[in-house]
Amino acid sequence: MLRFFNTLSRGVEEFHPIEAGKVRMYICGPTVWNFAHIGNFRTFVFGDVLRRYLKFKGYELTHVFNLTDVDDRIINEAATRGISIDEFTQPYIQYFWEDFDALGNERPEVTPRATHHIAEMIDIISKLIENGHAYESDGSIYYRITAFPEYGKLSKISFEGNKTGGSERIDTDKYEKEDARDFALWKLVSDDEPTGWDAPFGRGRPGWHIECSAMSMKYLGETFDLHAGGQDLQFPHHENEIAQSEGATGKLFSKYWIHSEFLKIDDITMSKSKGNFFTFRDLREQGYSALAIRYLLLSVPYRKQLNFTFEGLQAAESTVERLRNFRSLVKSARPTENGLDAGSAMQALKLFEKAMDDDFNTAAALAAIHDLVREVNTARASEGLNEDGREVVLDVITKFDRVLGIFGPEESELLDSDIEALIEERRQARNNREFARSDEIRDLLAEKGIVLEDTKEGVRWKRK
RNA sequence: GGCGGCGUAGCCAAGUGGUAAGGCAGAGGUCUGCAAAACCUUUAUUCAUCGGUUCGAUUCCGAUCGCCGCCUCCA
Repeated sequence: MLRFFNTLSRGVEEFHPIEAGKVRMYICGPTVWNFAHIGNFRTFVFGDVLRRYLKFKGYELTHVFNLTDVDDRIINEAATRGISIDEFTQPYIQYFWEDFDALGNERPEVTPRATHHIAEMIDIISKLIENGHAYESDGSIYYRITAFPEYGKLSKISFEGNKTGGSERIDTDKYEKEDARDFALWKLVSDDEPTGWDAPFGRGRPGWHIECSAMSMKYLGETFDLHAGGQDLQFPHHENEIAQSEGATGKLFSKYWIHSEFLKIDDITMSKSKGNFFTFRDLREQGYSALAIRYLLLSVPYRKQLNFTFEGLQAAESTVERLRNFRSLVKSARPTENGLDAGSAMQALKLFEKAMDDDFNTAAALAAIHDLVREVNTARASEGLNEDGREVVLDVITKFDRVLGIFGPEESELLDSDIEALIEERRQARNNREFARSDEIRDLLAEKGIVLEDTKEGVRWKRK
């Protein structure tokens, strides 16, 4: 039984989708104004594992993952460069999907862009104006928070208490808002500004939060099962999404809310505004593998902050290599009569599922995999694996990886014929104890990126 | 000021009221013509500190110290 922490209730709950066997889920995607950094990708990789695990559990899934391709930064940058916002965001959208794919993420069913859903946003805003949840002021439209008594139910932020601290930046004189907490749904734009859309209530551009209400409800319905995103979005973004959506429909917006914690670097939150970030590309250029990056991001459960270090990334690199070796070694293992049977693998799969069922405990799930690896390796060195055992181990690895995606693609089973010939020639040279020739061939292959390993069961090779 | 989280071996990290998973690194070993690789074994009487509850606490309660986050654009 899958259980996880629901931000709405601040407790771990059993997961029961609204419609049995089907899950409708929305995850907030990136704002495409720059390269996404690995902090962003922590959330997206977790979202991918969430997606894959729901499928693993047998749910039929509709997963919507949006791209925010309009906001102040984008508008300003595009204006500075004298290009349209589409021209500005287009390359970043492409880079984003390249990185997203390279990290082994599955593409969600629906990946809508905000600028393609302006009409839907205008619809919701019109409804909110009609039913008194929104009002016009100075040409812009604002959400009326006093009209939504449940405001704050997600973030549990109390507006009764005195909010001194940093909140004085809400400049109540600057906007003609009824209440300092009210937020913009539609911002008035003058005719000479390049980015704007016509609406019944005037030319303008959408506020930040309305896009997610529009895109989620369009593809998932007014009420859906699960909404996820980075924990920083909890307030105000998700709180406002609830206010807008439930204010417009009068129905529950999302039944469950999941928030993933931040990634830190040297114990400080990694963020664009702080300038202390690495993009996926930065790390790839330094020679780290996508698999290791993915492993590192999953090695800490999603609700705990993850402190990024290169030491940790290097450790992940070693671990992933061990896992890949393991799969390859099991594949090439010759079954034995009295070898290890399928029991260990079945047990490992159970433990894996138990860990994932427990609020997506990826750390514990990985431990289940490592336990199996050691057990099977030990058996391999002595009594071996029997036919059934070997098959089930391979099958279980495939199941693990359907969820986590950390084993990566398999080494090609087929060698180029000339490489194959060289390996055979070296084998014969070694049999004849012509070690000079055999070493020569080994070096030759090494130059081509083929690493040979002499094992009990013959020559094993892999690409470097 | 309000709200929330965290502190487990050199590093990352799971976990439970009944006596510490797993990974990396280190050390030892197996295998090998050599090597590389691979694989195995091993590494916390102890879970920030101090009290309390309990037969028993790392796990519950309180206090203290330290770190982080949100309340403001950010995954």
